[in-house]
Amino acid sequence: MLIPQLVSEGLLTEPNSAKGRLLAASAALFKQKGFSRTTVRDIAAEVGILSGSIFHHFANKESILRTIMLEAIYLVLARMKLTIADLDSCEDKMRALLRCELEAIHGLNGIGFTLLSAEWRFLSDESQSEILKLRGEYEAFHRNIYTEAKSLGHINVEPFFIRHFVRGALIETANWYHLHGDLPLEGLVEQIYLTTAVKW
Amino acid sequence: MLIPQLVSEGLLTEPNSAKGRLLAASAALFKQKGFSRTTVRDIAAEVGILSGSIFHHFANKESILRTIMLEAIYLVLARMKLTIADLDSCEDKMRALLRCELEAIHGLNGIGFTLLSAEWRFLSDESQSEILKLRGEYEAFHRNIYTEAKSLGHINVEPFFIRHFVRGALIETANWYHLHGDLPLEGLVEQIYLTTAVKW
DNA sequence: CCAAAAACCAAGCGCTTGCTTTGGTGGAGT
DNA sequence: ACTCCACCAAAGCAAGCGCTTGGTTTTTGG
Repeated sequence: MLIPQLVSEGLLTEPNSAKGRLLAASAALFKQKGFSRTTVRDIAAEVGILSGSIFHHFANKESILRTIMLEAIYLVLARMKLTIADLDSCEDKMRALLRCELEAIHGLNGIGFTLLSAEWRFLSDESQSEILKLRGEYEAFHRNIYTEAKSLGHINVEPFFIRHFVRGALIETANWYHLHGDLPLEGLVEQIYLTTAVKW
Repeated sequence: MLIPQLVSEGLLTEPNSAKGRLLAASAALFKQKGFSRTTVRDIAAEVGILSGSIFHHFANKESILRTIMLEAIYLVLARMKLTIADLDSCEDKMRALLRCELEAIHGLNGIGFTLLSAEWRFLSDESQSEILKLRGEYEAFHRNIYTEAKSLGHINVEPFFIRHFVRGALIETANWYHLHGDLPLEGLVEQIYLTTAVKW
């Protein structure tokens, strides 16, 4: 599996440890009520400890959010590279990346990824720039595929714009698309693929 | 002008009144720091009064946000209808609506519209459903244009999906596109128009 | 088996929050 | 001249916040 490997590399927290459970519970609450409306007492109650005990694991409340976000990017980055590794055609890669990002947005790798765009502003300046760097790597990965697609004639709008538009469209799906609904994930991938990346 | 008319209809607060200045200052702070990190003392200081005086104009802090959002929708709805009124071709209408929404997103009609998506969750359930109703009217307006475009053969993806994708793409521009930068607003409109609504 | 380390508890401090209360002022209407 | 009312300053309340502290329990590894 991918997760145990990332844990052993020190990028992810062991999910079954006390700290890991704290992260999972916090992420769930942050998604449900937002960071600022979630109190450390809420988090503690969710895992069955007292609020003060949280600060044995984290320096402060913000560093919980920071850790959740960092690990979410580590995971999605690793998953992206793994998915693409054994694909040759550019079209397949584009679809795979669309699917990969949609899975992350809809919580199939944990709920941390959703928080990245929603609770961004609650991080300190230092944490923000720390994550910004990883996000740059993530975005470059996507943009590179579109650059390749453009050179092959699969799209004819600048990769810069395509990527920005696609990212917005995908993020917005969190507000209207439901897994387990009528439309399977593959169908959603195909719809946005047709809309943005078809040669004409 | 449009705004004085809406004021006289009771939909908008007179911008130069004490209440109007309070709304503008609050909106600016909410956008800058977010709703939950903005205190009533911050707002009061911004307009030069004490925090207690705010509650002569508003029942509570949430109703400030609620009013900002309601008036933002009233304004953008009125502007949309006005813009489209004297257009005939469907393509022109699509471009006009794209431009209209982008202008709202980038604060050309005040900053209330931006808050609609970002600070949504801080409203009470009643306020949320109140705004949801207006938002339905707003979305129907956009979707109708795409339905017309589909029947005319300008697009061949379902209006339902197109509208969702476009909305996401437009909202996301708030995080990367800058007015007064290299790309004029018309150019941005054209890029997304080409990406989403071109017959092939 | 036992000491070290990790995890947690009980209590509460210092501060900020949204909101209230009270007591007043100035200006418009009659 | 009088009333009324929109408006505001000052002070403060009750509640809740993140976080600290000192000490206890639980887990772990040699």
